[in-house]
Amino acid sequence: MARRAGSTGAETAEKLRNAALELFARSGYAAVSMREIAAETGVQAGAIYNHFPTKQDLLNELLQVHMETLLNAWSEAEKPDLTPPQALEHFVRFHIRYHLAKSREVFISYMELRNLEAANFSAIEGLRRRYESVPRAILDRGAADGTFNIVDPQVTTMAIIAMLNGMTTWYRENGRLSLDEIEALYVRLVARLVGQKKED
Amino acid sequence: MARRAGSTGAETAEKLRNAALELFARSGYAAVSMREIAAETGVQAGAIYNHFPTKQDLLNELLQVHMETLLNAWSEAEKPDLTPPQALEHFVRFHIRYHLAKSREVFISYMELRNLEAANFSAIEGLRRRYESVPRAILDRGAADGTFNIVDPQVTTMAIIAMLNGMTTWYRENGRLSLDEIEALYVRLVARLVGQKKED
Amino acid sequence: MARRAGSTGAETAEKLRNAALELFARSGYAAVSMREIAAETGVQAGAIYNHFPTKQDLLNELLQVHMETLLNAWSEAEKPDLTPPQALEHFVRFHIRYHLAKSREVFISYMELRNLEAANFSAIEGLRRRYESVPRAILDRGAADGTFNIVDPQVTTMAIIAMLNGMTTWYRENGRLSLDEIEALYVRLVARLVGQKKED
Amino acid sequence: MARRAGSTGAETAEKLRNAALELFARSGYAAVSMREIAAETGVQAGAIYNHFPTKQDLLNELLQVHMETLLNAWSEAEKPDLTPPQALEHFVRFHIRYHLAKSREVFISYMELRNLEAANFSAIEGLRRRYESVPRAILDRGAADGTFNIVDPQVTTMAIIAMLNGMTTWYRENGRLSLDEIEALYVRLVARLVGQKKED
DNA sequence: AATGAATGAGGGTTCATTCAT
DNA sequence: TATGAATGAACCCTCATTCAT
Repeated sequence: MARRAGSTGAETAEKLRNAALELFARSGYAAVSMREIAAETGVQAGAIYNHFPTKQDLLNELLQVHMETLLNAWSEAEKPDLTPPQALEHFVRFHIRYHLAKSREVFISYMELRNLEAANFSAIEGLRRRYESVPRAILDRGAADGTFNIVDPQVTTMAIIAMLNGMTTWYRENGRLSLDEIEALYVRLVARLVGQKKED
Repeated sequence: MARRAGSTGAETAEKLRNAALELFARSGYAAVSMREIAAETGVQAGAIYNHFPTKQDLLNELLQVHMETLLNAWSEAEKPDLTPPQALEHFVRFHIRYHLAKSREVFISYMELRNLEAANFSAIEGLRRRYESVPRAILDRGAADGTFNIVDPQVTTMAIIAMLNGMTTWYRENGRLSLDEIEALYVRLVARLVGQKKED
Repeated sequence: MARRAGSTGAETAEKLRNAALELFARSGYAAVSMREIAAETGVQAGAIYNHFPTKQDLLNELLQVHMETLLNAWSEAEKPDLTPPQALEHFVRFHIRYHLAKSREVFISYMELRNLEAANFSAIEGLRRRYESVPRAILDRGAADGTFNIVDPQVTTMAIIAMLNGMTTWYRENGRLSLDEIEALYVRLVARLVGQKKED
Repeated sequence: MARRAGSTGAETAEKLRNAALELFARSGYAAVSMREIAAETGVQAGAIYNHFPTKQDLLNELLQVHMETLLNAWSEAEKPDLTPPQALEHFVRFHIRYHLAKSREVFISYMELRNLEAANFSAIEGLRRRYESVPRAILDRGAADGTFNIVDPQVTTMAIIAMLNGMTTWYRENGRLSLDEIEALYVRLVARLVGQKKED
């Protein structure tokens, strides 16, 4: 049979992306078969190839789009006139909210990097470094104007990001702490890491 | 052909464990075949089953042994009479040294958890929680005696562990910082996270 | 999108025939996909089915048309009043020129016979036998009037055709011998095969 | 299940070679699936890969072994002291007998050449040229000593081989002519092609 | 007459696992 | 304890063909 009435290519591609995202996040890229993705989407496995040339391309597109969306979101959220402490708080809140909203994308963007072919890997790595340069720049500004007392800017940047990302592994929607409370906690922890003079 | 002269069962099992560890860390459990593990070890795939009942058991044993070894290593390293700041520094140094020495084990113990069957998963989770209770207890002691000013003990514990583990993703043997310098840096960062009164 | 301006059905069908001919000759019927034929032609695979009901029909039409064109060409080229030696020379020259001009058609008409369904196969076989009856009739005439000394008319007929067709496997446009020289050589070889009294 | 009692690797490989030979000859390499070959042999498709790394290797081995066996067979059959006419007759009889006995190998060695990967193709081509140099050398000897009157040695060589091979397409075990009669006929036809002085 | 999306079958190949030897 | 041959299922992907648009 051919195309079912009422379905369009863009719709199917989006359903496939969603199914792949969910399944890759749950079971891992290597453990998910094209048939599973197809079954989740209600099409035959072969039909996936009308939308994505290979399984690798499907993964790559998910990661690529995620990283670009993240960078675009920050571009829009960024407020250039904030003081370093304000900017850092702004970044922490942005990062937490964004990463919890896109927890599956974030998860696979860390877990499945090694399953990317070399060229795709490099591209994602480049985008990731661009994102990591955001907090780094804030730290450098705060170090320069004396509002921060930084132990080592590179290590501190990585420490902040690792600490923030760690939250995605234990956060539960109806856990002990609300999202607002978590944000507030991490804002304070990050302020401590950078040796911020006054905690406010 | 039968057993080659000079090889014993225990030796082969150990070579298999090493090969699996290396390959799982590099490519991921699901992406590694029994044939690859065998080839790395110089035996046929079928021979693996003389030492491990299934691929799952091979993964499970690696993780189980890793967690138990970690806990045993801490039992030996632990010094019960230290003050909370001293204890925390001791723990941080232990954790960094141990995790860098066993970076592949640590890596798969985070990455491959989801590939464990339910029962195996629970066992590992239990061991992990026991290990995480170590820093948590130190934090609680320091909070109780006023040497720490903790934001939220649970979140801070997770933050510390996430921060420390993050290092394994960027540490390189001949990088900018020596292991000693890294330890010292993380000791200071952790001291800040727990609101330690005097830094050292 | 619909039909592109400037293309008609007949044009597309002809482009498809050409692409299929080229690809079948190069890679073989079974190894060529409808998508490849379509791609070579600049249309989608589905569009082929507006012109040919199935892949089998596409092959069959190529072979059918080839055999009919060959027979028609001979009908026009035939000169009924020649003596057997003249007629044989005429046939050899016709055969060589025609088969080199249509080398791809000739090639697949031998190679892909087995990929024809039974009914199609029989039809082609019948046409081929009609063509093979042409030299056979000349041989019989020459045997009857004593200008040829034939070893075995059936075997000699097949030998002549096999010998002539063999040339298509090694002929190169800019090889050692020109087409005229090759023709002349084969005329002499065939004359020998039929025991022609005087060579020319 | 594992190996069936009483079966050895060499046996299975031989059965696979036979099945592949038969199926490739009947339907063509591209049209035959590994599953068909396996079914014919009574094993699972996957088991083929214990004996041949790829389908291409299976084809290549068949052709390679065929050409080498052919050359070896000629090495043993060759009689260096014959006069050119005797040597040519000896070669024709050898060629016909060998090619009818191995008609499937011969058939695929012509039909499936284009399905060989470049390196494999070159190897087979080299062996084929070595075989074709056998009649060529006889022709040259006969031309030198005046027992043959050759039109063009290269073209005549190819003509002889094409003529002889053509027989495999129409020969039937219980046809009009016995193998001995066919041999005798072709000996005479070849003698004519080389312009042999006396036909006997 | 063409597109693009779909089907259902099947392609070559690899998998974890088993077992006679 | 190891080999090598086997199974049966599954892998990613391509196939000829169909059909709503």
